[in-house]
Amino acid sequence: MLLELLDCGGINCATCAKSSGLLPIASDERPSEFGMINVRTGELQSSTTDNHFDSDEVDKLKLIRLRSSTDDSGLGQSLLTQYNDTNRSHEPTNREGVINTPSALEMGGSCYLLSSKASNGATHASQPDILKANIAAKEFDDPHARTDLSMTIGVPLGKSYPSLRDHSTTPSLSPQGPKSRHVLHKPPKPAFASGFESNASVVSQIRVARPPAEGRGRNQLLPRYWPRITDQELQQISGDSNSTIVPLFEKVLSASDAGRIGRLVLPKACAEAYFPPISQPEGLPLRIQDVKGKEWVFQFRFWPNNNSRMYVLEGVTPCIQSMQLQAGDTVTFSRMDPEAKLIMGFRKASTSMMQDSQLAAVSNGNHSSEALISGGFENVPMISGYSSLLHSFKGSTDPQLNALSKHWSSASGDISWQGTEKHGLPRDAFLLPGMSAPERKRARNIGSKSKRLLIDSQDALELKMTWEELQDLLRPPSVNPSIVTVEDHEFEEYDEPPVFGKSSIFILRSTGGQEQWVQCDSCGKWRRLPVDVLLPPRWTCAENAWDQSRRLCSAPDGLTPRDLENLLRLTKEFKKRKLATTVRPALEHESSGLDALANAAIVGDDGDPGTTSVAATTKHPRHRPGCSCIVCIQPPSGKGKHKPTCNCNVCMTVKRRFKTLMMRKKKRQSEREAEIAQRKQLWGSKDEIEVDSTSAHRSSHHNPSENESRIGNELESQSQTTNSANTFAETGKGQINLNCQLDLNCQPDRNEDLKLGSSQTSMMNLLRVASQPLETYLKQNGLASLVSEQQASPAGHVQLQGATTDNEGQPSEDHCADSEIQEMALEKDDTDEKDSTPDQGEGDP
DNA sequence: CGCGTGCATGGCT
DNA sequence: GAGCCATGCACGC
Repeated sequence: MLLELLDCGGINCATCAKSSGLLPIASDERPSEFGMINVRTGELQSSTTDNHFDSDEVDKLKLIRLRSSTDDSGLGQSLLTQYNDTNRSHEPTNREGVINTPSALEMGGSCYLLSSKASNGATHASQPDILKANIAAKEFDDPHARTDLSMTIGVPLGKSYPSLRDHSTTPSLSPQGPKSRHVLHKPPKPAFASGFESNASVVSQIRVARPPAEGRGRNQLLPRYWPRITDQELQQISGDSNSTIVPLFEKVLSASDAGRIGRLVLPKACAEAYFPPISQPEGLPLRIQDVKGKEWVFQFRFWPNNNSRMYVLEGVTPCIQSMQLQAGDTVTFSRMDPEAKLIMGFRKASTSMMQDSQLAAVSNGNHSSEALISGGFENVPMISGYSSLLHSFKGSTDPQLNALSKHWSSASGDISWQGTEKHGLPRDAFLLPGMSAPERKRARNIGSKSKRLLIDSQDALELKMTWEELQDLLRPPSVNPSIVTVEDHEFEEYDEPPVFGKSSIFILRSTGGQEQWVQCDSCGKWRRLPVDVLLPPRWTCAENAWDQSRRLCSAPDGLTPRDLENLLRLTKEFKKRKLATTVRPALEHESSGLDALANAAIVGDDGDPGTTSVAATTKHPRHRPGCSCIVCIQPPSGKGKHKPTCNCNVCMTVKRRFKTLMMRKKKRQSEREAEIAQRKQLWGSKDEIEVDSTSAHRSSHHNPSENESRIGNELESQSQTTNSANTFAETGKGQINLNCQLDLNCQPDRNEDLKLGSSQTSMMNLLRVASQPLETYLKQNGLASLVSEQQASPAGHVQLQGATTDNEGQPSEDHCADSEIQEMALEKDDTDEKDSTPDQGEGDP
């Protein structure tokens, strides 16, 4: 059905939207993208004109989330209600702020709304498009026929998305600058408004929840299970095939579904409507084909449950893994007629920056299992989270995807909903003898519609991490900010909103070389770029100015599927570990999988610790050229040695701290001596020279005799390359932990440790140590590398030899570990996947 | 102890 | 209030 845009002359501005009942609506997946819906009629509309909003208006934009598509009222009413509610409360849903991120959107629900309370004359649309939509107005008359609308228009996210809150002093996270500096954004100027350009992909990106195909109990299916297929998909799916794809239902994966148990709970009504009837709890093996043509067999069964049934698909883990799905992602079930073959598609939640495929169709190709799981992505364009399916299909040279379209019979929403009545089809088409499948674990909670879905602290942290990751993607406006200081916090205030850059992967080679890998938004292939390249939100091979041979999408992928798999996996592992590190801050002593990774990276493939330095990392991905933090100013690994006379920042810092330490000790020593002398005067001298350095504020478990013995073994213990480092870190006493001292990544608490440790050290020993030249001390303590051979290592990560397994949570290493992990990912193949996988490393003591 | 299975429970619609 | 379903959990291997 064609919906004509109402001619109100101003429907594209929210002012008019209010008066005309039109609301701009943004997609759940494409928050920046913009459309309109007529809340009175439910008609879906949009415009392709620029300057929908003027600056003042934009400033008042709020993000509003629709409750869900399951409102009891029709969508129009729902929208209207939400709109009114929103007008009463100006609290933006997105409290985080400056930019509404996919994360935030993911947390909510299915449909988002942008509205505005602008009251001035906004620039109106000139001539709106007429959209094709698969919505019949009459559906809104039917309370059971609600349509979950979301519209996407191909607008680059960062370009168009407004500041969602007032430009108050509330800081946002900043990827750059000092910690106390925050980024603010002034009200978007017309530069923003002009971002509302839309394009020809308007039509095909409308995502519509469609009433399900015929089936038993179709009317009872909750709308949230209705398959949502974008009009874009439908339009793109042209086909001369005899096959017809009939979307059946879809389900957002719960943590349980995506978890290790491998059981996907099926909505009862859907299972009974579209899957073969089963009478025994054991059920039947069900053959389901995925989007890449791979056939899976799941056990379709049920459990008796309160006089009812609970249907599940068992053994879905491999499939879910292969699709890289997790909780919050959506799986779709369709039927290919006339074969009556069950098809399982998926739609990723939008936060998956790494790869966000959105495929709902299937090919008839036959991929091997291995190709699917490990190498399957070689041939499947990985559609960036912000690139459209349209683009992906258009740009794809993949015969698989082309094949996909053949099976879709509908264009412009004319899908055959009536389709073939399933029950008239041979159900055996799905059936197969059962088979088992291995599992891997993965589970993550998602946003909350219920208590169970509330993110716990872990997940909140993960969300936080996601936010932090997002910061990496923020591209500051080109114009220099004005700096405003508010309560000792510096804020960078920009006239323009930031934009999202495209995510990429940074890799550190054992040779010291750093690379950045980015995925083409068009073909999905990975290209290598210099590390300092800032990526725009969308990037294609054509923009590859650094490698002429790979400026075309037809050029082979720069990453082998294996590389990619390793990278993605290890990146995820790293993320997990980073999270764990955050949860268990600096007091973590056991050697973790991260240690194993780091150590493996340290050792390098050839096992020569020298070639790949301890801290082969210099500039971590978060930092950009020009960053002057301690990490980034370190000399690159392997570049030159630090001479004793070196005056570089790192060496100076080391020396300065050492001197400070020694001065402090000497001062204490003199104080002690004075005190001792005083005591002798008072009580006649009975005290020994050996002084308990304990003072009121010192560790209560200090034991002088123990100290002595420890000190006696100090050099020996420090030169060990075993887990004594753990003890070393744990006790923090009896030894001067230069590891802390030398870790220049500015961990104040480590300095505290240092004080504590040193204060508990025998005075004699202190005297002895303090009297030594720095170089002597370092050498005696196994730190000769710092003086002479170090040098392959940036001092920020110089570690005691015996401390290479000392993790301590090491937030300071996180940045580096990232690269190290990724380095490993690429070099793992070279080592023939020996034993350094994170999982294996995790269990290592 | 870890894992898979078969429910059982209880929050939510 | 009934039913759904996400998840917990006991039990057995």
